[in-house]
Amino acid sequence: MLTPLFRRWARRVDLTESDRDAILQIPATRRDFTRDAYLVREGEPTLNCNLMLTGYSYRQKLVSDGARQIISIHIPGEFVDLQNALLPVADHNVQCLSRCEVAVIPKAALLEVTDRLPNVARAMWLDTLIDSSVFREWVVNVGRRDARARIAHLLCELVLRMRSAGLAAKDVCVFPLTQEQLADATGLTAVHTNRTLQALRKEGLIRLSTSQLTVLDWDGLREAGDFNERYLHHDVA
Amino acid sequence: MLTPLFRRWARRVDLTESDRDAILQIPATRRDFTRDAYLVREGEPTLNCNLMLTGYSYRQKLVSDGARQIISIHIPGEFVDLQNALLPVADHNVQCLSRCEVAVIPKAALLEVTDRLPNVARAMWLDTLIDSSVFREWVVNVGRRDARARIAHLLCELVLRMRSAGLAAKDVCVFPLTQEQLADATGLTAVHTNRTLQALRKEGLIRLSTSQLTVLDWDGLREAGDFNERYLHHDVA
DNA sequence: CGTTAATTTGAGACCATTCAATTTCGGTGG
DNA sequence: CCACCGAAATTGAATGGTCTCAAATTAACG
Repeated sequence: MLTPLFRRWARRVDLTESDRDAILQIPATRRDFTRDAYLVREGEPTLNCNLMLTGYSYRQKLVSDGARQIISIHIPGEFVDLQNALLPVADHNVQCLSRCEVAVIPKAALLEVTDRLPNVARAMWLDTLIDSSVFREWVVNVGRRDARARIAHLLCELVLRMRSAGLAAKDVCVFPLTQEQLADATGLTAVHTNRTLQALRKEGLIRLSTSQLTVLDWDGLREAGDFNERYLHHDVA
Repeated sequence: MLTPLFRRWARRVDLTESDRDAILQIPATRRDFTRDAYLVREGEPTLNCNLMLTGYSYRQKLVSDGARQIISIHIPGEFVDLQNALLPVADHNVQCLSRCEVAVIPKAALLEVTDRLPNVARAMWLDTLIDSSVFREWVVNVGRRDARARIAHLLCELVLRMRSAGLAAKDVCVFPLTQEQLADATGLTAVHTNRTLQALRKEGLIRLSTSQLTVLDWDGLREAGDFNERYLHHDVA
């Protein structure tokens, strides 16, 4: 079940035979979740870390008036809460975008490996550092870009990450978000998100139906989204 | 020079005598920087990590129209770029808010310690994980709160972090940002930031002059900022 | 094929922006 | 110690991007 995880980490960090064996022997339980199910709840003690096997999920926090901000989207092969290996209490929620298969791993098992194998520790650390870089870019996205750029930027990010994970062709990928969720990820309303998407379609930059996104004009979309993929650190990956 | 760093990490993670010795022997060069000086430039290869000794700094990114988004504020005792120990290219800028003294540490020296001492590796990882949690909260702040709440939230965060670092009394602290910088940190304009600050003052929540912030009504400010300090993970620290 | 979720449309209101112009503040040199 | 200077803070008025609130249409699913 953890072979993809090993391959992912091995691309980033030099891992030995014993690193590989240790990773593959980490105890993991496969679990299924339905759409909207919670993988992690804010405020609860952290016992496990969750690795996406199939399906999509997102991190979110709620504010006092009930509004929701989505903080990141997660695709198969990614941990959604590796930080909880060290943080004792969850500081945000994680929910499924679709039906999901998840590998649930006791945090103690992860930490035990990091104590023995510094290369594996480094791989885990790097994983969370790249997460962190994406959060920073999202601060910029919702803080200093207008609606059109925010959405274009998020679309660029999703397609590139899917492609890099081998889940998408050059310019077509699954699009797992509703417009309301896209709005919550970009700090907009669903209504304005809808209008902005229509504009992007009319400009000929994208084709987008409920579950499929096609990028028709990469240069145009990158330009619209002020997109620079450096923050994804795919060269490290 | 690194004694405060050891103490900081020792509060979070169990460190042995040899951990302590190793930390204190990490080679570090003290350097002075003037206001506005760059500690890190986006796109440049990362050679060192920078630990704030005195003074304040901030991380920022620029968007295509020249607007700036501040991503975090850093106070004495904090690393401003520990993630660059593993990331080969900087994905954002770091600039000084004031005159600063900085301990510049070669990343190779940090990584060498993590390979030998898993507890120290864990302390560094945790440091970046708490950074990460703050970034997530900032996504929420600029994405889903109005101007009044954004500013109140940032003020709460700053005072609590200063206090936790022993740099502030109960409700007074140095306020190192200009209104323009505060605007760039909250995704607002300087003009609207100014008006919102006046409202917070008129409500009797804060007193704020150029370089000093006083919280007059903690409950009121927390409420205004929808502030919950869980994301700071000070219980871990 | 019915039912609910998701998307789309319209119109009016509002929060925040823009663009200047003015006042205050902090630091510096005479 | 005070006059000066540039930076920072403040004010006003008009504009505009995004929101709000419905209501209508379309798509998804059992």
